[in-house]
Amino acid sequence: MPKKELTIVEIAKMAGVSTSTVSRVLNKQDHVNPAKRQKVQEILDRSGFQPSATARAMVSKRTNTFGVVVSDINNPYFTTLVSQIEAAAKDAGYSLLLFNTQTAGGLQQSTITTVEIEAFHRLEEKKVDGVLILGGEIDRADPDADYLDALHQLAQHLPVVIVAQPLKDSGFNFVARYQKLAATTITQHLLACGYHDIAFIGGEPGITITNERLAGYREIMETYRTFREDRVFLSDYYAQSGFDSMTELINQNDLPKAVVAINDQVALGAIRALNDHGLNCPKDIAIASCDAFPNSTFFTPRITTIDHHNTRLAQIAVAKLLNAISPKRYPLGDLSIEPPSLLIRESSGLKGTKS
Amino acid sequence: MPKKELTIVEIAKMAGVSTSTVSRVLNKQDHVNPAKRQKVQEILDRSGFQPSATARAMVSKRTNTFGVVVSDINNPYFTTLVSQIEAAAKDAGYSLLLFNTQTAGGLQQSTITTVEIEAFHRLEEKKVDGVLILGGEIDRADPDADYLDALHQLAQHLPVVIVAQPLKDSGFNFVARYQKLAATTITQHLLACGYHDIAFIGGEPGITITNERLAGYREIMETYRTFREDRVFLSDYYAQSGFDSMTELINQNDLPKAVVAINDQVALGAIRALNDHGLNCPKDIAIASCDAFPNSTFFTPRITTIDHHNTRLAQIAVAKLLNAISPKRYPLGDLSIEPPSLLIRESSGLKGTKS
DNA sequence: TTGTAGGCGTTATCAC
DNA sequence: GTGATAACGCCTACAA
Repeated sequence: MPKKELTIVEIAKMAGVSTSTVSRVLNKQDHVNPAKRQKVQEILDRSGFQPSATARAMVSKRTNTFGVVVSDINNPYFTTLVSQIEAAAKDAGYSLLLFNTQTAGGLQQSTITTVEIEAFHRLEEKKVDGVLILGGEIDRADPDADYLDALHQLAQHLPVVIVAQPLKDSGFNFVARYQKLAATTITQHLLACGYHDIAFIGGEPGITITNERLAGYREIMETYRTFREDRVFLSDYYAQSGFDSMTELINQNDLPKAVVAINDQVALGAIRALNDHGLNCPKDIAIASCDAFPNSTFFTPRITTIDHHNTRLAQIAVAKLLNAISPKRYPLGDLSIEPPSLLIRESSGLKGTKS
Repeated sequence: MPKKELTIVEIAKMAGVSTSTVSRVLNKQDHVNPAKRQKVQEILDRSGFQPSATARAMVSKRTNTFGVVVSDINNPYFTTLVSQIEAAAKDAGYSLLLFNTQTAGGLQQSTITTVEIEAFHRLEEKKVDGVLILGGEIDRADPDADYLDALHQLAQHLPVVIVAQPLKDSGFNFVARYQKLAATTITQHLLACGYHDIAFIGGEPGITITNERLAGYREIMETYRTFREDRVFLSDYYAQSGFDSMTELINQNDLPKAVVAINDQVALGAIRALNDHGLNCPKDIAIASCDAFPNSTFFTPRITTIDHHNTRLAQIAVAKLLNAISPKRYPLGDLSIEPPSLLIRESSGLKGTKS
């Protein structure tokens, strides 16, 4: 039931002053008679007047809004990021315009890029002050050319920060995680636990994160034992895939002693598959994951995994964006992110561990 | 690296026509010479020009943007809603301005309302075309007065749809779920499985959802067995609480035969607590939940739960909002939502169930 | 078919 | 300290 909207002009009339005076009061500027200020303020409060951000944006060229393009907000990793970004942005006085492209779950390649490019267009016309990109086509080792063109154009018009593994020589502003280190850490942990035959499951082929984690696993296996191509089962990042991969492994009748899962969801699915076959994790086969998700500490068994300190990631991304918008107002502070931490829990079967 | 922005004026100059002609081409209007149209269109394409949504909003009074206020985007229930709402909104040509108040996790009451009221103010000044409210203070059986005032003011200025259990006589536009039915269904299921002594865990006191589900549980227990106050353990909606409540139950040395959990997360935590004490679900104690979350079909045991058909919920909410904005363009279609469906899985211990 | 002019709500720049 | 007035970029009469 939209009702008639107040404007600064009506307020001015009511108060018997000019619009400039109202504007001054609104923006807490000096040079206004205390008596008038109070009167205007009172009318402002009483009427619940909210100045039009649209009109303000017209003249100030700033919308106080960030655009966020996320590839799958249902993925807990991205949900956490969005949540933290929202908080950090709010602290700095910015709102979030959200675009969920949902391009992380097996869409056609052409559709993916179309949806994301479309989002870029919307962001340009909405005149946001900055853009944060969380995954999507940029996660591919070899992103679509049209996509890169669109992204370049976007970055040419406004500040863009990308939370993803850097794309070499692309010139964009990335905030990355230690993907390879996460994988080497978790693989070494399994080796240290005494397992020699270790498989790798999950992760979509062609995605940088997958490649880097797989490279970490491979490097460690090659260094200490042997890397076997047939011990790698790529798919994607969901529980169903973990379930499917593990089922496949089981049906092969040649079970490894341990498994590195790309993340906790995949690990969950894998453990489920084991249980369905009367096998126990960690007794029959140990599992550890490269990426901690919420609640995995309540799974049975609790999952040994890697904490990437993602909340810090979001803060850094916003800090970088703010700095790009206004370097003097937001000087670049410490942008370092802690290396990933190993969380030893139950699924890797290390004796004597509890919780 | 913001670059100089094009405007309709520059385009007009380049094309040697007037701004109105460019505007006509931009909006695919008639009455423009085909030759000129093509020329303008070409320049438009070549330059990648995006008309300022801000300027358009100034004159059209429409922003093509919905505001979404969500109390905890990390809660999978809300994440799903936001995701579906985004998709439906996008289909209708709307973007989403997201406000995550994060008021679902033990904040101070005063802070909660402040944050949400603040969000309402931002939405008014941003001049969104409509607002969707997902939980928060409105979920309380007795919401804060200031909050209700602010909400009324908001609803007076623009269309508002609230996804939550209706607040009696509040006059707002609600989209609700069958909360009580969900609880009676799941409780009856446990009774039907042969359990007589059934406890209820999870849910924050004073929240309508909690009250309704608890009422459903209570009604069934009173009808078929006995309702015992000391079998109810309220807390909140997270896994940790399920863990804590079940631990408390176990320490009481008077275990019930089955437990109704407020949702799958709480059930997960409860099952974890059982396992930590060498108890098995469903053998030693059965558990069923009132609200399905993603992945709970991969837990061990798979959780017997209720599917509320939440994706439909989001569609209805957006449909209602669109209708409120433009009744003729978006006539109200079928707004019915399927009653909750019982998903019988493993945790309730019904013999012969698989998957 | 086309162009000119006015206005959307606010801020900024001036004089006063 | 205060109030006209000109933008901001676009759309929409209205005129031509």
